Amino acid sequence: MNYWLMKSEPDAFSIEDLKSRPDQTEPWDGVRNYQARNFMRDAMTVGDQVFFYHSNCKVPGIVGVAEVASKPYPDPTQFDPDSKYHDPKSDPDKPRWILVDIRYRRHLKRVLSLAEIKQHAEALGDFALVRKGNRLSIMPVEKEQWDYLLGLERA
DNA sequence: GCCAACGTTGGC
DNA sequence: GCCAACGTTGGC
Repeated sequence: MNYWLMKSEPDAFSIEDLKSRPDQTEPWDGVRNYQARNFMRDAMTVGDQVFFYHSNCKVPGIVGVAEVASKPYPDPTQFDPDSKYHDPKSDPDKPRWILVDIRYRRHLKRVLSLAEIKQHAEALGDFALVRKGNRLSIMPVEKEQWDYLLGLERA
């Protein structure tokens, strides 16, 4: 069992959007960063737990929990000329972009804001989210970090 | 809206 | 392979 944090801009796709989907599940399409892709392609397994993070919004932070709901498979938007994620350089026989499905689990009782998380940077240790200049949209979370952050929910 | 940080592109 | 230019992310 692995743990992850995945960012989404709520204006584009929020945790409420995920919750209201059929099966409360959605393909995590549009990832166009190799490091983030590699996490999905090489390290995610069905049942892995995911912090759903709202970025680029009024109060950026962790808003809920989701889980990995599929094995990795090619992101169909890369072959769709009408998609903003279309990648003409991706070969259908050797797809460049890979995704997994994500399923809603629950909202946190309260938002764990980035500002609050930063106050716990020392206890969290090396955590990509609070590293300077972090722009990674998918990042691993250690079990200790996961438990610590969930502990904050009740603080 | 600003801008720092970072990734990608493409000329050489 | 280097690196300047450019585009994007995302906090503030």
